[in-house]
Amino acid sequence: MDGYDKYAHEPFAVTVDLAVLTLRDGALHVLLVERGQEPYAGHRALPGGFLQPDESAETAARRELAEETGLSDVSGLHLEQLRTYSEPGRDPRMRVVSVAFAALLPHAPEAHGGGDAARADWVPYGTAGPLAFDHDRILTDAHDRVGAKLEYTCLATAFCPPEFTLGELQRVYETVWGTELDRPNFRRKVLATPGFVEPVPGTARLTGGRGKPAALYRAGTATTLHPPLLRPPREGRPT
Amino acid sequence: MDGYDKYAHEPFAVTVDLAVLTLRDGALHVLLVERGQEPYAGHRALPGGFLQPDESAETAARRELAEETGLSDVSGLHLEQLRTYSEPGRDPRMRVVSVAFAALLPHAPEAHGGGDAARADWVPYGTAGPLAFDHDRILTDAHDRVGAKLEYTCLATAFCPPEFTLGELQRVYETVWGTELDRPNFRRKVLATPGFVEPVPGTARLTGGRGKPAALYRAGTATTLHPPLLRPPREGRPT
DNA sequence: CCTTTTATAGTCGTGATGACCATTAAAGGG
DNA sequence: CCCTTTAATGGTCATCACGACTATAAAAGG
Repeated sequence: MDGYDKYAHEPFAVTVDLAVLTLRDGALHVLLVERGQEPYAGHRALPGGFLQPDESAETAARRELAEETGLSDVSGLHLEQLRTYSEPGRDPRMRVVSVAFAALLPHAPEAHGGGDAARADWVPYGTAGPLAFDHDRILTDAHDRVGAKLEYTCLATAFCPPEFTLGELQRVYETVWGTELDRPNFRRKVLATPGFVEPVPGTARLTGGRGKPAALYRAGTATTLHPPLLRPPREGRPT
Repeated sequence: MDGYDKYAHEPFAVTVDLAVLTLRDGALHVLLVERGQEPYAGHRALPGGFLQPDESAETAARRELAEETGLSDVSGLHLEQLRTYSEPGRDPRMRVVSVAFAALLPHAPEAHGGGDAARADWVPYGTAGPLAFDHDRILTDAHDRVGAKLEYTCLATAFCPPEFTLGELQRVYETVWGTELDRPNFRRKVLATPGFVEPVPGTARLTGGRGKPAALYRAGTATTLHPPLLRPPREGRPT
């Protein structure tokens, strides 16, 4: 920024794009809108919009999140800046620099038309088909980032309601990572990490039907996991 | 970006800011320029500049890196996008959205006036005094990010010349983390991680003066560390 | 009452790691 | 030339984390 006073500068349009992720029926879903106009008419796209003059990217992202999900209170939701996409040709109409965010929702409010006219839908991750612009890339980056942060942070609780069972927490890991985890070992690890979860005393809940009722937990105060909860290394890759 | 066709949008100036880090004399240094004009005249700032119309942020960052360091070939250097800073008041003159990068240099070319008139200097990390704009925050974020990535990636070799000793590699960790590591344990860990480093056969070098000559290694093909090389947990923080 | 399902408890062996100690190979000083 | 200093390298040992696995408890459903 030292060059301010010497360089001529071009104006850019600045947008935010959101990869809003949640778990529905044990599968990872992403919130997508359908484009009505060219370019990419008929294609799905990540929700987003232009930065307003008095907004930071984070503020704009949270505003868009509220508009697209219809939730009245998005202040507690985890919103994380991914990176900024600025390739010159990424929007055929004009030069657009887009700050991408990942948002994590504990439960899935029904999809609906947000503040925008475009309809928003929950789409299972991976079945979205080709998205508009470079949104496939952004969505992949979001998934990679979330998967990685599950390893060394307490981010998984952001997918859970305020009170949750360890089984639900485990399903977050399994769904995002696409792997199965050993249940006793997962319990041991989570409970041995101070501040990851704290028990809600004397409570139990039926998970849905059969089985022994599970104890309820709340998210703890810790933010990082030491040591991390590593996902099982893939076959064929060196350990 | 679905709102393109409905929202009026404000143009923004887009810049890149660089936290260029290297090791000099066993201490972490950062490349800073001195501002000659208001605002923040006389303060140091991170090097950077405006995005050109045909550039991505990465391209602009690498161009700025070459200009400020004077290096003829910056193509092999590690350049990593940190995040984008977009608070409305971060530049008093106008609305500027800045994409920040961290760059890692193996050796420190002498500081000099780059393509810009502003002089560039290597300044020990932590002694920079208050920087212009929100550059203190950016620099802190860069340090945090690099420190974290040392744990689970092979990023440390980006601070090293093409051939290096394990002692040099260890000093990267110690310098960035500000901790001391046990030398035999560090060796064991690095050598036990496939693809982290590979030996340069039959070579040895004197580290500078006394002591047994150390074997030389090159960076391997691996990019991630499984399991990670965790920094010792700080006292007072839960493990 | 028995099976199914899920939660919870515990065991055991292996591997990674932290804390050490020992040895080797160089430089420097008397 | 010997001795000290310095740094690299090689190794031990106890502890801990973790994967694999078995067992028990508490619910629903037939």
